[in-house]
Amino acid sequence: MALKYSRQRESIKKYLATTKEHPTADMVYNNIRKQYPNISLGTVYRNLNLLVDQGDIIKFTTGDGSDRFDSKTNKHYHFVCNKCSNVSDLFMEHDFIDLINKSAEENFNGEIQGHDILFYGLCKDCQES
Amino acid sequence: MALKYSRQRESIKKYLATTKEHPTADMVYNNIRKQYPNISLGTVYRNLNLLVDQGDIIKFTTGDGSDRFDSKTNKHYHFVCNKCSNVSDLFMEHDFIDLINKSAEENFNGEIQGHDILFYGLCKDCQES
DNA sequence: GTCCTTGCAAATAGTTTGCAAGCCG
DNA sequence: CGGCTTGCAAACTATTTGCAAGGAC
Repeated sequence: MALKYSRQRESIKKYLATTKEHPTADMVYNNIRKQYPNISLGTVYRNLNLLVDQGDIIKFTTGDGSDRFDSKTNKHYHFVCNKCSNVSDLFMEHDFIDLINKSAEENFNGEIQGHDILFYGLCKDCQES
Repeated sequence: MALKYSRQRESIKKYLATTKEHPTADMVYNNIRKQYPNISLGTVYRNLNLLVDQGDIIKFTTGDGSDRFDSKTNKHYHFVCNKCSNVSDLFMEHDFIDLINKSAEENFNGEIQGHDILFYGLCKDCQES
């Protein structure tokens, strides 16, 4: 529980806080390597999982095989473009999020505690081209 | 495109049509092996992907590392129990499904074509124990 | 006979882990 | 110093693929 400071972890945290892509572990690795060429992929994975455990970041998947990481920890959804595969954030009213849970509970024999949604379609850029 | 008959594929199809668990490839493999002890995991994967391509079954993930397969191809959601990890189906009104897409589109700069939802909570059995 | 399908094994992708050395407090 | 953290490499899990033999039509 008592995490010690490490510049590698700080660097990962800072990168996630500033990027808008929702990077995979490998993307994080390649980015941090610019500053710390000796960092290892294992260290990246270890720190990403530590940050997830602490609730500093979240981990999710788009079903493409690798996990993705996001420093925005407030409740929101994700969108994947069917054409360029880029991942974006999609925020919705908390009231509507609750409504989805409530509606699900009406159709389900058990207790709904939450949900994740992955939207797909065409992002603005691909729509225009 | 022209698929030839194979008893292995038929067996996989039949098993998926009758099971209510949402099996991983490995679970399918272990089940089919009772009837065809020599079937290989590669054959199971190949056939599952063929069936997905044909639209006979769907593939989805709960984020636990392995893909799951479902012979119910009509639009519906999935639920994972936080305690026993079992996966169940969760059907909702098509009107509400459309409403979710519409609401998302209001909050997003791009075209929403669809979505998947993974609900989580406690299933009936775990609620009672 | 043609060519799709299979079993087997090797290869690949993503992630985790054991270990000795390094760094924080 | 003690113990968390790192780099490296090996191990693991899930899935895919090359190939020669087998089966469908």
